[in-house]
Amino acid sequence: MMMMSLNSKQPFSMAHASGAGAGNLHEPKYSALHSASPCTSSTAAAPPASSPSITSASGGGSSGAASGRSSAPSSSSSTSSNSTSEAMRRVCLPTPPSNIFGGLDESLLARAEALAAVDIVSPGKSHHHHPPHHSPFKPDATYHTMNTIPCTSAASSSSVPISHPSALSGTHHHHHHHHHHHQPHQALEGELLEHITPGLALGAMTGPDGSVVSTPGHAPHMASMNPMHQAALSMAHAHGLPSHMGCMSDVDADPRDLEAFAERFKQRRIKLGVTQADVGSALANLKIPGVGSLSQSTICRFESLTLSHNNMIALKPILQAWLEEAEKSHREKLTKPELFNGAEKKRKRTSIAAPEKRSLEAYFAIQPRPSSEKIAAIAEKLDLKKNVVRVWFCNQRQKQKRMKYSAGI
DNA sequence: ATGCATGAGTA
DNA sequence: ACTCATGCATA
Repeated sequence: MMMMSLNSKQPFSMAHASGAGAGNLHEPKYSALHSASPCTSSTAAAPPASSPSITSASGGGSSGAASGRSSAPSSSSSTSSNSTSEAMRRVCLPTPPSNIFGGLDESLLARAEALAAVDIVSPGKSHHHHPPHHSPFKPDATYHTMNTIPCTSAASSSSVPISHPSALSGTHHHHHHHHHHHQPHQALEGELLEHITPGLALGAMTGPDGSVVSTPGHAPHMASMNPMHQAALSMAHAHGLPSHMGCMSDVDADPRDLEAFAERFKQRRIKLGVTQADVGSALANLKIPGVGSLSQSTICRFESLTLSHNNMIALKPILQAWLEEAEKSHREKLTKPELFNGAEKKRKRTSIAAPEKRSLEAYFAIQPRPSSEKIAAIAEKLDLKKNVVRVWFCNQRQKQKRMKYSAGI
């Protein structure tokens, strides 16, 4: 009994613009939201009123901090070194031809099946688990054990670091995207499903009401992500290191600038001896309206450019503001040391085994946006919870949209 | 550094 | 039910 979670809407509306990399079909809406530049914009600024409790980032924070600190220096200089595998995956796997289904589907299907089959046989390496089929429980453990301790309260509730849309649209305009609506029919889809371990698909996928729903429901849209635009480029004026240009309302969304900033940010952060987690929680101290704390994850992703283009743009001014503050106080500390002598049930993460993951990837290559029914069938076949599969596809799609090599910058 | 997850806001 | 921004947990 999955309960469709109802979302309690929030008063604040953060427009999200869809990512730069989103050359996709239905995400034309771009309200440019972005950076409430810390200094310039005086009005606006929706006070989330969230209590910026800066409780230490407990577990994740500390561990993340430690690792971040140690690893940072090593991988620092390179923006691409350590993430090669990921980059590879992005380059190789993604971008399913927009119109497979023409004749390629056959081979792809075959491949999917082959890959899927692997998990049944278990490829040598991991042959320890793989319940033939009867697992006492689904290999899932989605208990959202909401700890009552919101370390970073700001995020969950009002989750909007970026306060208001400012003029940003100028930077990355819309890209023309023509979507070709393809419609792999259900016939095809059904075929796909039946192929996946025949037998299981049928008997298992009967809905709660006992009906084998094979509703088409929607036209799956192919993920056609074209490289897309390149914003108003150039203007690479030398504003290399912002020593103190407090308010540069970043209307600059040039990927190159972002990359450069991220790199500088990381280096200077390290120089200050501050961890990613530290930065995250310190953001709340900036008292920028609408800006609370952020997690180590987000800071890490910012530095590694693994966020959407828009997200990067939105976060840049905030992190920039922090950096300037941090360096200022650091300088003060050096000049006036005397003044600073003072002091300061978990969610279980589901782990999808390699074989299952390979199957999912194979399906994804064929159809990045499977229907609910297909998801159910796939889940059944792989013996995973439907929700887990659904989320996996969502995350996979999101991954394709991330910055770094994905958007041909 | 990343994988899986939640939630708000939209369609 | 999806996209996006984020986060917790973990390798």
